[in-house]
Amino acid sequence: MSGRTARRRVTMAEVARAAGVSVMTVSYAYGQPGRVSDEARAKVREAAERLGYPGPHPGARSLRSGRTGNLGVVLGEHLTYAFDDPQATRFLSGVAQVCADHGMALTLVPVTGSPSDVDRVTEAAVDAFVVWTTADDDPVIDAISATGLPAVVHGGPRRDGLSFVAADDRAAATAVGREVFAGARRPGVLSFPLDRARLSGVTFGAPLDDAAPAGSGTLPPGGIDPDASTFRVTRRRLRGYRDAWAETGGDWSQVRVAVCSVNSAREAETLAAELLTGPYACDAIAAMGDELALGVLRAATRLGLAVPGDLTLSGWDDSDAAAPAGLTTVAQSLRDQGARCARTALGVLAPAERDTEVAWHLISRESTRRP
Amino acid sequence: MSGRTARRRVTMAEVARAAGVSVMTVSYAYGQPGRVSDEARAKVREAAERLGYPGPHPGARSLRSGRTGNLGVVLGEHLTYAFDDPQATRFLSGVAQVCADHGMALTLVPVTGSPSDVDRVTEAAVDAFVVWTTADDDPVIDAISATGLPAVVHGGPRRDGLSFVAADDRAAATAVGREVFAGARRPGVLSFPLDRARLSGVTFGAPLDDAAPAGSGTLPPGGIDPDASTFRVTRRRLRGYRDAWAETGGDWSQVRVAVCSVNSAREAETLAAELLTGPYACDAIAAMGDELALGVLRAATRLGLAVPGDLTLSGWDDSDAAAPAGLTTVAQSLRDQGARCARTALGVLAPAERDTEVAWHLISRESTRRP
DNA sequence: TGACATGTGTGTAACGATACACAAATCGGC
DNA sequence: GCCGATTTGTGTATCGTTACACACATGTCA
Repeated sequence: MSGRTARRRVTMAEVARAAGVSVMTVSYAYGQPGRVSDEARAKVREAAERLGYPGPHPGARSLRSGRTGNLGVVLGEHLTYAFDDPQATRFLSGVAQVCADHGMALTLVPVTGSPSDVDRVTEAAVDAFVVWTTADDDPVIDAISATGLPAVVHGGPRRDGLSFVAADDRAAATAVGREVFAGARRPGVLSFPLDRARLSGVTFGAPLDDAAPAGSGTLPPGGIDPDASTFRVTRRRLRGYRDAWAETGGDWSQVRVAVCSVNSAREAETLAAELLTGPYACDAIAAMGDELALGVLRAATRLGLAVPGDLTLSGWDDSDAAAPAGLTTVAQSLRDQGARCARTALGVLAPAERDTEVAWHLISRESTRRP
Repeated sequence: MSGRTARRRVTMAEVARAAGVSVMTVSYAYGQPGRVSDEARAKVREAAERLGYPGPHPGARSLRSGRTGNLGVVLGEHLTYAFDDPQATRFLSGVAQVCADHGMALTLVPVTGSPSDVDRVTEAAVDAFVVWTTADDDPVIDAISATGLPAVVHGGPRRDGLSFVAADDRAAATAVGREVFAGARRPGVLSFPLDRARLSGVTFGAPLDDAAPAGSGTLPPGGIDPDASTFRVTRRRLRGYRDAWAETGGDWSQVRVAVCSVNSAREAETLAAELLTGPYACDAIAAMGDELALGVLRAATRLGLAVPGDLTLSGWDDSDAAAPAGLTTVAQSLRDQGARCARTALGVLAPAERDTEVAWHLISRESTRRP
């Protein structure tokens, strides 16, 4: 047997009749309990209990009042990313904390990378949006704009009308790049995806004069132009790494760049194996995430390379595994940033603080102590 | 400057007028695009774009249609638990996958442990609920029942009218208990909370005859009665451990029981230090979670105890850290269970499969190989 | 005692959409 | 050339609630 009997919903009017009060009294009893006398409230609760009234219909309430009690969260990635990626999870933990504090539910909008994501956004019954890093040309951003609801974007892109929260990724990348590239001869970068196509592979910053390998994987030939990445975070970190290498007198065309399609140690390990072998084997790698750096570490171990002896290495985000691994990294509190985004979206943060650049700091560890 | 101008919402009727079609045509153009001609749909989309119509109002839609497009998830814990606890996160990853597949949003109901949680549940605009383990006497369960919406409870409690998904925790605990207690003389258990009070501390299964310590922490004196725990999972695992120890001819009163208030390695480490010292120091500990077991491992290391030489140890859930640590554990796929719960709640799983006992298996590793 | 604030109850009029039933136009088959 | 099926468009009647304005009783203060 299946199928629950479609128990007809009890209505507020029925409760009112049973309690011997007006409909508005019932409404107030739920929505603004202080507005009615204790006596009336008790009558209402009793009648509701007796009739099995589950409380005001949320749809009707939101239609009339214009509020839903939901904060919408949109990820630039597939929805499961929320629970699969440690950084996203930390960020959302901060968002969740603020939601709980304000009695707001947290609604994760089911984006999957398909064109219908736009509809999922406009269908979302929420009072405000928080957006986790996405590409400049993601149509989801325009859909969010179109709703006219308050929205805060974390990481990028920037848009008129949407608040924006991010660290100065370029400056941070320069700082960590300086450290990892110091004394290096063959620098490498392990990058997040460049754009929504999420192509992966290994190539050089720019084409070399000699007969260097053109590039592996699905990456197009012709090198990596940092400015062409449509993910703001990726773009600015690439620029920062480029700046740091330039400070040593180096040229971007000498830098080998591996691009991951996802933020996973497994893929990083495969790409790192390529970065670490052959005539252009890197002796310094700056990775955009600790997960990626840990993949590099595994590849290095397998190849018998010592860190920092044969290879210096840096990550990003100071995840739990970074300290035990002695990994130099850029620290920023994604939990705090999530909380800040949520508060801004809910309008509890002063307007002056709306467009925010958040703090970061460099943590130097063993992995960049070149002997 | 702050304060977005409260841009009045464009209505479907206005779009209809601008497009030169009826309101119903607009409604169909959004809700059932196949129902209208390509031509009409184009006119509607154009007019909508021109007027800045963001699509049908979700509240109005749900009021009329009775559907929200949201799956509600309720945690027995504070909302942030969703992103802080690795097991909960895995479970939710499975839920999220199914939501994405069906274009449903995932709404986390903001429970915090306060009495108003009940209101949060009845206010939730969702089509169905998935509930993560909570206590038998949690009023939230009754509130969910009262909504009359489909609901699936994972782990417990069981309730008429609500679907139920869980592993046979008692059998699994017996199996792993057999392994960890084999050859032991002073067994210990590291338990999840017993009830909503979440008291923590160390005591014995039952009061000993001699002058054994009465119990530390905030636990009441008098030992731990497995049957009295209101968390189904805790209750059944305690029973299973008791059964396993009884099979060796042992008595429950000999078993030292430490109870954690949360699922964290840190607290486990503190309690384990107590279990592992003094005249009743344990030589075998069954922990209800891998996190807890890792805490025990840390405490043992600090005390200079070898595992499995001086102490055998088991965990639960086969988390990522279990294999590297050589930890014997009970494996079950929480991700699959999350997916199954979501599918059942959404009604895409055959009715016959509604009340489900999920698979588990024992993974024996180094930590229980008593020399 | 008058003036005014406060507390409590009520009726009416939306909020913005979709289910449903019906009608007109079009199509295919024989 | 006729009939039934299909496609496409429309009007009406709600869905269940809350904002708002008003009415009345009671309390407070000069």
